[in-house]
Amino acid sequence: MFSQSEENYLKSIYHLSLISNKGITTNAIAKKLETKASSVTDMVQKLSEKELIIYKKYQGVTLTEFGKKTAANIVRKHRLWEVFLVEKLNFSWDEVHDVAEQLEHIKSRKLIQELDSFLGFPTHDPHGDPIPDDKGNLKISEKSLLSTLVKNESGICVGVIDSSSEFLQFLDKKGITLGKQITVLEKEEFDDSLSIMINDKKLSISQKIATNLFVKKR
Amino acid sequence: MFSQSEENYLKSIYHLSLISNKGITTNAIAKKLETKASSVTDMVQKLSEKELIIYKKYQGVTLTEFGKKTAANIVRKHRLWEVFLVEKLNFSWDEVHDVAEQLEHIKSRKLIQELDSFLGFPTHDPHGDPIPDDKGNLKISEKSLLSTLVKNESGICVGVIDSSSEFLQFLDKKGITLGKQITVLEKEEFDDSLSIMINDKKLSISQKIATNLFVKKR
DNA sequence: AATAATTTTTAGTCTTGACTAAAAAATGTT
DNA sequence: AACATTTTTTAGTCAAGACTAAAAATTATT
Repeated sequence: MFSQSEENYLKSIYHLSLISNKGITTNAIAKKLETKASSVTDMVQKLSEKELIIYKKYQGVTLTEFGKKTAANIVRKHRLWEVFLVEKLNFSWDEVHDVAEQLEHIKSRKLIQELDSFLGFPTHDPHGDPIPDDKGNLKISEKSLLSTLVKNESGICVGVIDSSSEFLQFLDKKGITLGKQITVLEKEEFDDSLSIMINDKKLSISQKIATNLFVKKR
Repeated sequence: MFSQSEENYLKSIYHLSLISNKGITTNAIAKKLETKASSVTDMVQKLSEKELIIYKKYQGVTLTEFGKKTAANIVRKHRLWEVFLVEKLNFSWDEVHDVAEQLEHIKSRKLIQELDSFLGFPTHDPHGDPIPDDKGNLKISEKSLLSTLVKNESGICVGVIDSSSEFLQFLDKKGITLGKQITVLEKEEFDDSLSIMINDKKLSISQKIATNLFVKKR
């Protein structure tokens, strides 16, 4: 078994390697975990000894198959707990992160299997992110940033990049939730803002919002 | 907020003080936590600084009001999670302890309030132990050890002292579960064993079992 | 290619929570 | 009351995981 610290490092490396597919640098990990590069070096040596990652000095790290599976399992737990909090305990999608961050470290195989079943084997968490299966496989669905749609194109809102409560509450206020259809009415050149149609209403959306919201084109 | 270690010490002191109501000795805590007396001394000084307990060298410790409330809250979380595991996730009463031991340290006021409500505000955990309310109050019900009943006396099974999975599985095998009525048919002098009636069957019960099972007399 | 800037690692320190061995206090026994 | 035993505390270590400051390696710039 791994410590909470080790698990947190592992999870960060996993998330980073989903975006970059190159070696993950010490600095990138330090930034993600809000810690110092020197602390990362220490931990990375430890994870390497435990065969979770491959580490060569000054070269960054990559996950081993074992590390990948272990990390996916932590992510799986995190996202299942998020579903539980929203579906069963009346949490809203902007409140779940910190608690799931704690719950993901609970160690019990049976607990997760039963939770999964209790929740009806959900495939996505409340932010639209896919839940890895118990083998650690994660299906990547074809989704596009809202900002990539052209005029008159439509999509179903399926996820976010930024899942801070500020952003999510903002979306709530605007009536933007997962599953809603969005149609791009207009794209402004000078500030990359959008005019969209959602809930039968016209809405103006800044570039920042449009680059943090995923839609599934249709 | 307190560390997991601090919380575990606090909980042990709380449990010990429910039985003894004298000062809790360093050694008693060490035994309960399966650690060394010297480690206990260290921690006890820390808890004292944080005003959770009153500690005078060589005199043992007692909980402050603040400590009592804090400890009761941890116990509350532990027992609510146990109910959740049994009622919602198909755990049996002998499987819940280790997982609840982890879950009790999750920090979120909302989580526990919502969990309590989701479970229908249960008053007892799967072993029959009462769940403290959110103020830290614990109602003590009049329950008696099965071994204290006299011939022909009856009681409803309401709890256990030993909640090890060995003991609980033994009870399951014998068909002894919470809520069942037990009538003492015979008491053997020479080994303090009992002959009881349960589920319309006669059963022979050793002294060890009879001193670990609570009933409510009727 | 040489120097400057950045990134990464090393070396040394700190805190938490545990440990062992020894000293001190409390308790039990004659 | 004096000695023996047990309990508790103190002093000194250790490992995990973080940090700072300085050194080493890499990358960028002229």
